[in-house]
Amino acid sequence: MELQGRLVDSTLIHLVSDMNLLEFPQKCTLGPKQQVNEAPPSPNTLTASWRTALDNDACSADARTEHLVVGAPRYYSRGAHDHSKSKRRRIITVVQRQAANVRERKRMFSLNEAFDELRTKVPTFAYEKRLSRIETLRLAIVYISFMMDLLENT
DNA sequence: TAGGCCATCTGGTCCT
DNA sequence: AGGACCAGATGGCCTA
Repeated sequence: MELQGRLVDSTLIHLVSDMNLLEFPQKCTLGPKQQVNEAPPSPNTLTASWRTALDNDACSADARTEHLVVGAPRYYSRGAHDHSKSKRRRIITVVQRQAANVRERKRMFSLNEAFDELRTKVPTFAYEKRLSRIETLRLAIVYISFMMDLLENT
């Protein structure tokens, strides 16, 4: 059991190493990392500032888009430059557009939370910089395939 | 400085 | 009608 565990560990190291060399050669043939993950730019910290904004209402969350903040209810029209293509045009107000933006930010935030959770599940070297989203997905695919092979051969 | 990555905005489409 | 999902566009940040 312990032997198998060590075997898996060493194989995993090779797996991660191979992944880094094969899938991301541009990142691993460049010598020592400049940043050694001392303060990895965790998405949680990156998004912490605007997480609070998410919890607030749409107006404060959209404070960045000053050009949209108006008093009178202006309207967005869909396909304003190409009326012929849109079958059904939905006219939305500035307030509705801002609310949609807030929902979209929340949706992307939950997506990134899922990516963060996935990052904790895939094996990486401790000193390695934070995986990007595409790297996380590709490594997860390889990792799952590896584990399935392992199950079949034991 | 170019390229990669990411956050955000936006409009289209689908679904309830 | 409105929310969820998606993809394209854009701009900022970081690294080689």
